[in-house]
Order: sequence, then C-alpha cells, then structure tokens
Amino acid sequence: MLSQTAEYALRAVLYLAEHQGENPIPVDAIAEDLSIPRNYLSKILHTLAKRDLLSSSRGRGGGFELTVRASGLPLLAVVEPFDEFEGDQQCLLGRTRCSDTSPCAAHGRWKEMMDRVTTFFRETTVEDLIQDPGSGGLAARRADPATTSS
Amino acid sequence: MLSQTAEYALRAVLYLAEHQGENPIPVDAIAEDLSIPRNYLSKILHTLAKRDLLSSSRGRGGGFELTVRASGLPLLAVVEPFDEFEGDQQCLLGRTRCSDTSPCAAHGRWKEMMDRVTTFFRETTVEDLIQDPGSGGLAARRADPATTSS
DNA sequence: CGTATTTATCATATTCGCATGAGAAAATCC
DNA sequence: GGATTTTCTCATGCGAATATGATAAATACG
Repeated sequence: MLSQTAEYALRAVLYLAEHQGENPIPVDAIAEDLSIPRNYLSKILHTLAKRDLLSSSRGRGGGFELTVRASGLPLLAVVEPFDEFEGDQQCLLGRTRCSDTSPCAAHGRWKEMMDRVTTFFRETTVEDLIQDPGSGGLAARRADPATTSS
Repeated sequence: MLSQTAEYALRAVLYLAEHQGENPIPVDAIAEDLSIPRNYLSKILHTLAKRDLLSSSRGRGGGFELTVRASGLPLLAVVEPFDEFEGDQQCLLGRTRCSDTSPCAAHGRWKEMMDRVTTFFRETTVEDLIQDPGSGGLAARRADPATTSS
C-alpha cells in the first residue's frame, strides 16, 4: 500500500513524535533503532524538513525534530511527499481518463473505497497512533482525554 | 493499489467475460483491443489458466476462455495470483510480525481499512463490473434486471 | 584554529517489476 | 505430412525504487 520510502518516513516521524521535547535526534540513532538504512533515511528526513514538518540542525547536538505538534500532523502530510494519493491514481483499471462523467467499469465502487483510504490518512494524526497503539478505535474513544479527565 | 500485472489480469478477465459464450479468444486479439503487451499478457493468462480460472487451447481456433460464470468469479481470485492481499502485507508500518496480539501503532485502525478493501475484492464479482459499468451501487440496484424486466 | 559531530549531496550499485524477442511445443487444417 | 495458428517458455533488456559509499558543508566545542 505504502512505498517503502513512505513507510520509513512514517515510522521515523512516529519515532520523533515519541521523543518530542527532547533534544534533536540524529539520523544515526533513528536509523539504528528502526533498522532503516542510514543515508536513505537521511534523504527522506531532508525531504520532510524541506516541507517544514521537521527542522534539521547540523553539528554536535544536531539532528531532527518535529516542528509541529503530533496532534496537528495528519499521516497524509507525512506520506504525501513520497506517494501520490489524490489525483491520477484513482482508477482501478488504470485508465488515464476515468472520471465520474466517463467512468470505467469499476469507477463508482472503487472510488468509494479509495475515498475511505484517503480520509483515513487525512484525518488520522500522528498523535492518534502514538497514544493509542493498535486499538481499533472503539477502545480509543473510551480512553479519550475528554472523557478520562473528568 | 494494484500492480500493473494484476491490473492487466483484471482487464483481460473483464474482456473475456464480456465475450463469454463465443469461441476462445486468442491473446493477440485481447492484447490489441486492450493495448496490453502481447507476450506479457500471454504469461499472465497462462498463470490464470494454471489456477483454472481460464482454459487455454492451442492451434487454429484456440485461445482463452473463462471456465466459470462471471457471477461466481470474485475480483480477488483474479488479482490474488499476482498481488499479495491477505497475509503479510497487512501492517501499515511494515512490521513482519504484527498481529492482533502484538499490534504495531497503527494496527487496529489500519486493519479496519484493509479489511474493507479485501472485502471489496472478495465480494465484488466480475459480473458486477460488466453489467453495471461505473455506478456507485445505488443506481445499480435500480437498473437491476429483476426490476427492469418486469 | 583544529577537531569532532552531524546533515547535505553526489555517484554508483542492487533489485525487481515490467516489457520485448525469439523460438519450442501443441493443435488444427488441407 | 506439411503449413499455419496459437499457446508455452526462455533469455534478455530497461527503468524506477531502493540502497550503499564517499565526500562536502555546516555547526559546535575546546
């Protein structure tokens, strides 16, 4: 579903989010902890830095940091620089020209599916994943701060 | 979403379903009509034939035919020989070991999405696509033979 | 200023999906 | 049996995603 590159990006950002507030974290540390090729990851993080999701600093004490709160960071923003989501890639049967007005045989049914997937990436934030490892969403709502803090 | 190979397979099977009942159709015809590389398609159809979705016959008058009714042929069966669906590839974060009992940070939320996609491929049949080009499912039911033929 | 640390960048290798081309094997037709 | 049609199979090519290695540029520390 995701390219290897986008998957690395997502895992690294999750890692950074878990360490947010600490000092910048060097690529070496991330690469080692997550078993991602070092230089390859470096390039990926650089790309995210250009998009201002991360800040990078060189020299001793340098590394990468999230520039935004995890709660304000949708997965889509992390993944989009690497994998195309909205746009061309919509047609199941690979038609270059396939739209609502000129649909291929699978258009309507498939569009509905893809919309769900895109919505997932747009509405799920990095924070959602790090506070709530793994659960399906039901338990998540029960453990929601608004409920829990009362 | 689908590999090029799986997409070719699906388009070719749709084509064969539309011509079901006629004589076997040679690869050349399909390849030309659908603009798919001839030898590449040949290999794909051979794979489907090994799975008994198609029958192949050589020599004059030969070609490929569906062996099952389109209504009994889920998209999953067509696509599965080429793209992995169920099984490994489930984890958003690419964990090789990621299950309900040992979930990664995205497991629950993502599993729900992927289940929907898999269900789509398992429950949508080839017939669904050829009788009902493009519509979203609502208009489809209105145009259903059972209703229309009365 | 010199050294260590760390990102940025470039050149190159590896792997894999996709595609092409040339024939071999089987079936049909005369 | 020979010619034609068609699938089957193998060898090879190509390009993009993935990965590696080496080096340059920036920053910090003494």
